[in-house]
Amino acid sequence: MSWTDERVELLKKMWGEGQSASQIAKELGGVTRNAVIGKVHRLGLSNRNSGGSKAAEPKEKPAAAPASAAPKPAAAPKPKPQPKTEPARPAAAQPAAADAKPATPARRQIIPAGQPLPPQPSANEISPEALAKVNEIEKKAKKLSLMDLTERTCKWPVGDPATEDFWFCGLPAQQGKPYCEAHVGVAFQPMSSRRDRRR
DNA sequence: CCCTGATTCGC
DNA sequence: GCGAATCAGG
Repeated sequence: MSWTDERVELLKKMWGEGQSASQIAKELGGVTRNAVIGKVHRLGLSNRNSGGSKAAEPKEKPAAAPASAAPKPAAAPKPKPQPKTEPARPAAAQPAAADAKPATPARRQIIPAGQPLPPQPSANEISPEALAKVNEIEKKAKKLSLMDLTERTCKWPVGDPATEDFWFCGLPAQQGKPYCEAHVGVAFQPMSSRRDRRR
């Protein structure tokens, strides 16, 4: 693959939107994230610093400024196109897994668990497609216990927390999300039920 | 371990 | 110019 005008254009656009290099690479296809990053640099749009001193030494990062200047120009404001979705309540309240360390300093509401919620999420308006997917992957679920959960495991609860017939999905979770792809599909519903499936 | 971008350097 | 390998972080 070569960098055609169109591809470069898409690259610029996505990069401008704050998309990650790997995402861009995936979208473009035929290139790795390294290629994307390399191109980004060659295009000179890696990071727009206003005129100033550039990093002189390639081996040292700029020393910390005197207790007042923050070397973070804040590139992307955070244009997350995340649709306003209400996380569908799974079987139980948020397990709020063992957060040994604040890996993700995101605003996470801690819901005091322990309420006897309905064992099964009302399968109301969730796309049948997603549900079927979930049913399938739940067969393959790792059935992890609370303690086995990590930042990268799907934390979707299955079964009744009050019984032994309870576990967490445990499949590889989407980056930045608490659930695996299938469960993300039922947990986060698009504003409008869309049927198009891509990728 | 997963990911991110940054840099180098042979091609 | 290109991008894999590598580096440096989160």
